[in-house]
Amino acid sequence: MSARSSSPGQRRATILDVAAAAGVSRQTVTRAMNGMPGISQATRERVQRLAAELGYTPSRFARGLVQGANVSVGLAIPDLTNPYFPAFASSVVEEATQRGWNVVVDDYGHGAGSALDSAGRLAPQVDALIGYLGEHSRAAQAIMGRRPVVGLDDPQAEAAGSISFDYAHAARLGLGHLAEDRRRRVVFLDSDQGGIAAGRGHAVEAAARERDIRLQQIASGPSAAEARRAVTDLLAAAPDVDAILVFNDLMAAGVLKALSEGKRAVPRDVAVIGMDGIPLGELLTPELTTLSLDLRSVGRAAVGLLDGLLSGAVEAGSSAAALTLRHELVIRQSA
Amino acid sequence: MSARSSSPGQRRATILDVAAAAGVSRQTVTRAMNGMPGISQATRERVQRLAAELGYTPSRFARGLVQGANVSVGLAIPDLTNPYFPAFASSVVEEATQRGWNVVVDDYGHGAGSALDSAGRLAPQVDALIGYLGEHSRAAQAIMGRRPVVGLDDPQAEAAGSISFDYAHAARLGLGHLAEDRRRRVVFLDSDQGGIAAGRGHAVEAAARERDIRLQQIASGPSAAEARRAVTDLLAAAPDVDAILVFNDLMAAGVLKALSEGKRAVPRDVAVIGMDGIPLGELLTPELTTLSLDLRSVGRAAVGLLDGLLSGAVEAGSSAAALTLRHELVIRQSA
DNA sequence: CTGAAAGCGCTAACAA
DNA sequence: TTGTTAGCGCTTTCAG
Repeated sequence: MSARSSSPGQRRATILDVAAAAGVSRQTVTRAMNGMPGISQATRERVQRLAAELGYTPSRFARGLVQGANVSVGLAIPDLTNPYFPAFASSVVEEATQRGWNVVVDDYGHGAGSALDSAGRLAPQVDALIGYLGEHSRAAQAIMGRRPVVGLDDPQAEAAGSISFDYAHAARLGLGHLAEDRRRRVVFLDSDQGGIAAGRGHAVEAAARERDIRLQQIASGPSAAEARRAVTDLLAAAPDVDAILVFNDLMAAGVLKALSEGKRAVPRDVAVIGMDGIPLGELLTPELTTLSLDLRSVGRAAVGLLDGLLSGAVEAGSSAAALTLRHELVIRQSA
Repeated sequence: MSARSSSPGQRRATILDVAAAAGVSRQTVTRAMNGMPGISQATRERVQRLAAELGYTPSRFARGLVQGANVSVGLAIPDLTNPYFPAFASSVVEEATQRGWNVVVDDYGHGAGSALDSAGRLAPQVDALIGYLGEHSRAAQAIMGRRPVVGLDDPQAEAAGSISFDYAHAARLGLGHLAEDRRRRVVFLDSDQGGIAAGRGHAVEAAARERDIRLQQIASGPSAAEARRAVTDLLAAAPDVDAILVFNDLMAAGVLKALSEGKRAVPRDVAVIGMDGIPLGELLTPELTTLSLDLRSVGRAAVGLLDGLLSGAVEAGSSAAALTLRHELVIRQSA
């Protein structure tokens, strides 16, 4: 019942335990474990064997303390369950891995609070932060202090770096396509998660005005199921709708479901355009026409920007640290 | 041009810098930064303000070294781009977050090597490892030493803990359903990524023999596009196929595409059953009948098992550390 | 309410 | 080829 035995795994072996067992100095253990030169093969093997037997693993804290290196970046994401985010995360992880950085992922969906909670959890663990922080990007930067934060989809750019999307351009692309197709009764299905990207709605509205398109805006929760329900209701209230532009591809999948359920042929009766360009779109029936972002390039941009910020090549808050990416229209079957 | 000024961000501020600036001891700074008692409000605020000005952030290494706490788990995943894995990762992250652990994600797809490389990258950073390690689970455990590894979908269970799936059960469920439906000419579309889960193929074969079902096995790469191509070829070579059981849901999505392209009605002409139970299945047309795993419970099982291993409640390698989960048949439209 | 001392486990630099 | 010394930045005693 001593303090020592209360921990199930006993005290972790330290370099000193190994050194003692092998009858060498701790320095020799370091050399053996890290494949450093200046040690005989026999000693090296003996030390390594002993280390394995004792279950010795160098403490990452002690090593980090003395070596300083090892960048670890936090990735704050609203919902790994919407395929957009893993697609993005995947490219961030890939880019980070190439640089020898490691990525700590935090998902603030599923009742894990807000982006701010996420930043709070990550802050003590990481040297930098990338994330969909929405309106919290400023607060997140405050929590992180001097460590760089790259906020995505945050037009205000209140963090060290930001990646924004040119929704005005996307909206023009989408509505332009619908106009050419003589669609007269267009609906924009927005996400009701407000703040995070009200930008889309405004941009679509402006583009509609430019083109003199009659536009109705509705909103639903950001899932396929919720979008489906919203469109089912819409169809009852406004049977003459002939085009729906959707906040994102996942919701567009739900829209397609509602339409087929409501016996509307797509694109003949109703055209549908999504937004994101995730691979899911190609698997749907009909295949989804969408305003596509190259997700890999978004990840690359975010990590690249962070790299610049970290190395000092890019100044925090400068215009070089505020990137804007554009969607492109990928025409498939639904519009 | 001194060594000091060569680093773009200057030397990071330490607790001593703040203490000096505030004219207090480092202890007082610690108390101020960590909201500890025994310090006047005025001092606390002054210290915090100075800390912010200096851009001081406590070193996670120094803190970790002295506090010891803070579990961080590595998550090794083959491909964040297949929706199965994010769904799983999402629940792992959620469960871990609830315990105050943080998770470092490594994706070994996209040319980032094998599961073993992934384990190697993660090992120095984490206290435990969860992953789809396939045949490498033993080697990964060796790299991790005494730190627990939970391997998924690895029937050999050569790590401290393992989560396996009862493919025999799944296969019986799937083929049983097809048999009741009088399907006579069944194909199993396997993944050609061999090792990682040859278990599925064997199980399906055995179940077919039990039921005297004529079974053909084919294989393709593990993507929707590759599955699609494989089935297009299959249709040409064997036009009388009336049921396809597929390695996973993503590939099943490709199968559905190939079938509609080949003018086969699903399920009338050909029944399709997927495997995984990812949300994608519900978005397809027709909606995918599938052998579903409750992904959230898989994540919960993995993290729970790890928790037991870490706390000593579960002994590494014991039978309590080898969990087996079962699929259930979710009947939607495709079969 | 504040400070001084000790030490977490490791590696870099320097000796032997 | 090996060992000794010093110190990374922080928090936990224990004293004032």
